[in-house]
Amino acid sequence: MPELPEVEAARRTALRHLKGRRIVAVRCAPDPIVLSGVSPARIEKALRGAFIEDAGRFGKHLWFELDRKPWPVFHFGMTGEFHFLKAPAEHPRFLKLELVLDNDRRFAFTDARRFGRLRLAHDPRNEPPLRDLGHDPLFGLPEADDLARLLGSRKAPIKAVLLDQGTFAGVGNWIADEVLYQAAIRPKRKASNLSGVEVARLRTTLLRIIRRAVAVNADSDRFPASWLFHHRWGRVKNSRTAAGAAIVHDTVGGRTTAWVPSRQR
DNA sequence: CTCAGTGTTCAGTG
DNA sequence: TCACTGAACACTGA
Repeated sequence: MPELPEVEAARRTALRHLKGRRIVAVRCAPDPIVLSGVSPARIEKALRGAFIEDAGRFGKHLWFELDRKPWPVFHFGMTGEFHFLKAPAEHPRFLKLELVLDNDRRFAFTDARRFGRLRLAHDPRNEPPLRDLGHDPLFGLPEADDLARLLGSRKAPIKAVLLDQGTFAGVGNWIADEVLYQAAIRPKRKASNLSGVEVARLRTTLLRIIRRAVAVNADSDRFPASWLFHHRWGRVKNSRTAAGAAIVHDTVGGRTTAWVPSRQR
């Protein structure tokens, strides 16, 4: 559930189910990894009885805005998920947090692989780790010449810079590959070596992909058929794009990278 | 049994 | 001090 569009979709769904509701009961798993530095008791105390007024997001982080502080801040890691339960008997696996609402519905946050995090914050956007994030493309990017200046000082591969949350908050592995594919840029190119034209293309492509993915609520079945997304998974040998171009899998920026040499020269 | 994996952090290096 | 790299983290599912 993890990159910007998926997290934004989770925020919108959470708002639909939770906005205006009061939390009448809280159950919190004693997981010292996902609950980094916060005791279940503190989370339960913070949430029980509070009204959920709004939900915010920046990058891959998501928080609920209550009628009192502190607020819960979620990060989905690799496998974090929100669930909105109806049947009282439903007990999802890997449960980290469960809220019972004043309409008898329940909300759950689960995380199988435990790379997700649940924190408490008084001002999420202005304290770590959110404070240290770079540009969230859904809130806008610097103009092309400013972005070119920003990238001009980065000697890492452009794929690694796209994944750097301190530069582009919310971009993850599939989005980075999709952007470089559509902008026709080789993932291993040094960021500082990109031309002004290439940076401008990267910028508009990133904005377009993020907006489109968010517009379809991160439902990948509704991503355009031309996207690399549909063919990039699994390090499958001899995989090809919809147009028949060969897809290659490499490691760039420490991550599996799918790219199309015939297009990204 | 082995290994990849929609992510972040931290130690080591230059 | 900073940018960068690669390993580590934890666990499921193929």
